[in-house]
Amino acid sequence: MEKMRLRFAPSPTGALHIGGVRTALYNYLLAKKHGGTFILRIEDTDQTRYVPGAEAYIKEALEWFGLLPDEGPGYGGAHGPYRQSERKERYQEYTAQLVESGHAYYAFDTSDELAAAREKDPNFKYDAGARRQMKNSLSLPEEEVKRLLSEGGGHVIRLKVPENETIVFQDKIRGQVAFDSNELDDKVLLKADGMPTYHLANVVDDRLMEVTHVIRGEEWLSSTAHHVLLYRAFGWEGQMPAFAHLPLILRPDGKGKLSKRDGARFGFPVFPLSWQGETEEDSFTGFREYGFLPEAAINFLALLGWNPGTEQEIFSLEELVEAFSVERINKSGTRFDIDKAKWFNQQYIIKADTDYLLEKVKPVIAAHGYEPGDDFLRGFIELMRERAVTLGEFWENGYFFFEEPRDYDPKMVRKRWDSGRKALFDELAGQLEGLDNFTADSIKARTEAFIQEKGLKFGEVLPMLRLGVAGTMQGPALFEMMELLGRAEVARRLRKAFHQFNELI
RNA sequence: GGCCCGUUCGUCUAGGGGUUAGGACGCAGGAUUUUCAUUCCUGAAACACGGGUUCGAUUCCCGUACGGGCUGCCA
Repeated sequence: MEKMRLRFAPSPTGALHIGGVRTALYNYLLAKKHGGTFILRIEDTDQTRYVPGAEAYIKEALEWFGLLPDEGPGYGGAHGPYRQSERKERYQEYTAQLVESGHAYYAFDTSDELAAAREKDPNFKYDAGARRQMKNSLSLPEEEVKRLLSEGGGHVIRLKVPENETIVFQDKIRGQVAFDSNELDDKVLLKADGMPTYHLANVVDDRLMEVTHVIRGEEWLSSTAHHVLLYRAFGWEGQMPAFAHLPLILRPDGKGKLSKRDGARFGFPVFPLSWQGETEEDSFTGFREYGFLPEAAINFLALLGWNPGTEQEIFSLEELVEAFSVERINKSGTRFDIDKAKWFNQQYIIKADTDYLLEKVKPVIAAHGYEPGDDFLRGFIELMRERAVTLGEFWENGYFFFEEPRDYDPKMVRKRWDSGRKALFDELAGQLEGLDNFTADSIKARTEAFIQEKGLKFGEVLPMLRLGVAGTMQGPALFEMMELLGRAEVARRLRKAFHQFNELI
């Protein structure tokens, strides 16, 4: 079998939405599983929607996830250029060929005329019937066509959809799909500005780039019949790629496909990386900045619409490549479930290699102005990893490793603190400070002995120590936390806390 | 409206003519833990509806309902 070639073909109109990342992932997985090629192609044919920085964003996102293109702008490859804006002449040549062979025609209708037609008939469709009424090279006298063409007043080229045909194609996910050609409109192939539309460009480029499989979102299913017609018109039907239309990723509340505004609406990311648009409305927090590990996000995305048929849930990228198959992609739309995504992230944080996590956590802590040594950070990570669902929570739930507690859980203090015992607790603090070795074991031993000597109960002492050191009842193993913080810091915090406790009750 | 696609616990899903319809997230309860978290155990929770086909349909077929996509000189 020929070598598999798959492409991810986003449009650089802004930040890459998470559904696009999943499409890229599935393309990548299929390509890699069969030793094929993963291509990145930038579909920048709409000059009015071009957004500077979007292409760089797309690349950065793919790289963050580890989905490196084998070919693409900046990645090399023998089928370039990989930006459609740089292939403009080709499309013009190919449409000319189509006009020549009678599969396409010039249309001179202005936007206003088209709008008027749609106004008059809400169901207006530029089909065989309308074709005869409108201004185009099929309805106008030859002279008139020549004149309009030479005047250069602007025209488009449309596909001439044949009448009374059933267009059938096989979708790898949905099976056989059929369309009646009479339902299809004469799609614009080449716009007045000389740029191709998606329909033309994707067909021409997929052929020229020798793409063998097209995995894309379900929103393209309806126009696939047009694409099939184009392959036929070009005489490429034998080399037509296999199609697989992915189920859409739906909003959490089940109303429509997930859109970029949903991130803000629901309070979680729907983009891989943060994006700074021109307005706040157009700016988003990404999975990366939200504190996701790329491996976890990939794992989550992979299972959104695909399953391995086993009960395994945790997959590395390599394992996904191994296990993936188009046959096991689902047909129905998939709700985006942030809780499941967070669970994956938590699992990855728990299992991650400490030094790997160190590199991820370091900037989070540094962002708050602290740059402790790696050994301290490693200890911190070990104590906190089971308590952080996102990287940000290393700070949010463990900030007291770096600075004094902001406050002491007042409810707990009132419940457990006995002001008459301040001297007793100060004595304990002194004993701990005087320990030969300030290790978790010895702190524990000394504390337990103290409790026994004074006839106290664990529940009367331990919560006060925890509160004194961390300010909260939620945190890692007390004695290990104390060891990591160190003798002086612990002694200082305890004395201060015991003093404050008296004022809190 | 027209065309196309879809429909198993709240969510992601497995399964498939005869099953106690399985798992995961979330939720509830419990165990472990000096706290929290982790981990473990338990529980509640689903085949959209109506017709066929069949000895038997959640599974196959047809309708209906519901959901989604497309319907641009956007992708």
